[in-house]
Amino acid sequence: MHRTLRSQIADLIRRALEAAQAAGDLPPFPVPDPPVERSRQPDHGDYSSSVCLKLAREARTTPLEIARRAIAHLDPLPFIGRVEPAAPGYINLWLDEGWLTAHVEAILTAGETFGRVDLGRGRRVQVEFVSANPTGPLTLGSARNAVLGDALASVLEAAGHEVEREYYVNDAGSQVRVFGESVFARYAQALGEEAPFPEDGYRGGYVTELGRQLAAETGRRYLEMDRREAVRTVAAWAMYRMVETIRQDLADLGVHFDTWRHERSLYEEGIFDRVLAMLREKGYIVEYDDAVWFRHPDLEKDAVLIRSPQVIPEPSERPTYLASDAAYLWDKLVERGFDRAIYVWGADHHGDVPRVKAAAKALGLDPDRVVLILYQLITLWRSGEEVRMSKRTGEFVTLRELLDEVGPDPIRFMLLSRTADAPVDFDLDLAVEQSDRNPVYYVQYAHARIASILRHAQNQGWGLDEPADLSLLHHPSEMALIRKMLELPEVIEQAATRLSPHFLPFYAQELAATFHAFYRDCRVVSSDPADAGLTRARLRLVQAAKLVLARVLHLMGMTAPERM
RNA sequence: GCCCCCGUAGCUCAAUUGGACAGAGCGUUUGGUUGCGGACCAAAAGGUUACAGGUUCGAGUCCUGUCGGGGGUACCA
Repeated sequence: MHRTLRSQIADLIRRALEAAQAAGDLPPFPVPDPPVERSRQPDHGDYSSSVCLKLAREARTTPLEIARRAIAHLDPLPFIGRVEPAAPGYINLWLDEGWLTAHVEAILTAGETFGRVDLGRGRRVQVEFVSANPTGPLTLGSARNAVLGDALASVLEAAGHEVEREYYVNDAGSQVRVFGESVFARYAQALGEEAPFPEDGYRGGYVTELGRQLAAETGRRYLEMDRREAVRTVAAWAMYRMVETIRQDLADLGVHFDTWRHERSLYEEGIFDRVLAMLREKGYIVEYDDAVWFRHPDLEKDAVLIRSPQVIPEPSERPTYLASDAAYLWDKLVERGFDRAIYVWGADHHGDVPRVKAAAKALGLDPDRVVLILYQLITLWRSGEEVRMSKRTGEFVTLRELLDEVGPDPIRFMLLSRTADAPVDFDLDLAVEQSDRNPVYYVQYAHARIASILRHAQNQGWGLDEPADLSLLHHPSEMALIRKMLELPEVIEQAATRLSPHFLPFYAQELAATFHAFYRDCRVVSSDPADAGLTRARLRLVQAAKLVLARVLHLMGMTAPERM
């Protein structure tokens, strides 16, 4: 666990600028944090900084001249090969080739921890995601949420955070009652009874199926008991079944949660009452129009409803969401002491962002500890037509269907390959057909291909752990592969700081492409005895490449197959 | 009406938060196997970054406006 080359180079350049000032080569001015980036072109070295371009005015000379003077004061570092100024004022740096080749062993030694960076310094972060209502199976939209949240959690772990994955089960809202009534109606109908179906009830086929199952398992018992009590019990039973289904669907997608936090438990543990009392005490709770409201200066337009007889007809039921969201926030940041609480929400919830932030402020918590990731929604296309989705009407494509048709790896890869900000057109026909052309197989193929090479080598009598003289590696394709592997820590750093896991699939494709090019140019297992040393070195190299490919695939929650 | 997101190659998407010549995959065209996996590789074509202004050494990226698509707009969560 260490700092990235990028940040070390940034320090190096800043010290050089300061040294140039101390020596009188540059006038005094505040030296900024130099931006350092991976060069896009090989001509520009491995890293470039544009810092001198910004300093011309203060330094009273041209950017190119600033770059020259800074380079003259650069400390030598073992990993830096050469450094050159470039018009109009860039500083370009090349990594030392001996240092690069030696690092192949460092990758192998690091193993599955390769790429870790200590960005988080052990801070505790909770990523709460999916959290779909347990009133129906997960849809494709939830799949995007799941994939995004899980990869984000993995990336944050790799970046030195202590991460907990959490699913919030909304088991106390009015929707639970509506869901219970819907299932109850289907249950009664399954037993041949007339039962009123709620006006805004859940009409999906799975509700009918739940009613049928309940009838088969319990007979007429619930028809004979108190109706309100029966609906409550049926709702709890149906919700339990849905949570189990959701848990299984997510597991099959490769997503596992550390904690399933139930809204009800916030009431049972008294957290809700304490938080509501705090809000009331601080004057954020007001009552008028026969209802209870949350009011905060940041929400200039109007107050947010907490409780109303219209939405909660039964006094025994709980207030609506903002109050419980505030309680949940308190639970996260205070009761359980997370440094940061990350929420992954569909963009259709963006209107709630200011409210949660306001709730944090009202509770005296730093709103920056609350981070909301919003992802744009998925538009689903099938046979050239848009598929409208709604749990209420029962028209939607479930994650389960998609898992059966496509499999978890392509789903994860496809949904991760986009920024959260971009809406997605998901073409079902293409997703199914695409199996051979999907980039996911391109990356996995590279991994399987290396596995095959290693099997071949062992059949030829080569040992994989033999010490090798890595300085024999010098071919441009070998060097390109090493350089690409060493980018992983920076990819993780970037994905973690920007909370954007979509960099992973792009990097994975680049790494695979770099390996395939190496494979074209460089024979690994040679039958010529004169090449034995080179074979040993390349066996180490491809083992490292296999490891890095597996590492990035695992960060994305995907498998790294030995054979395909 | 007001608020948020998006508009980049024929299609699906990137572009290191303002840096060098805007890049990948798919599709199209052409080429590549006498040894480790051809689910691969190489080359070509494809762009006024929706449009019009502005900010500065420098804009796909920032500011204003226009057009187009999606979402939200508070008693559903």
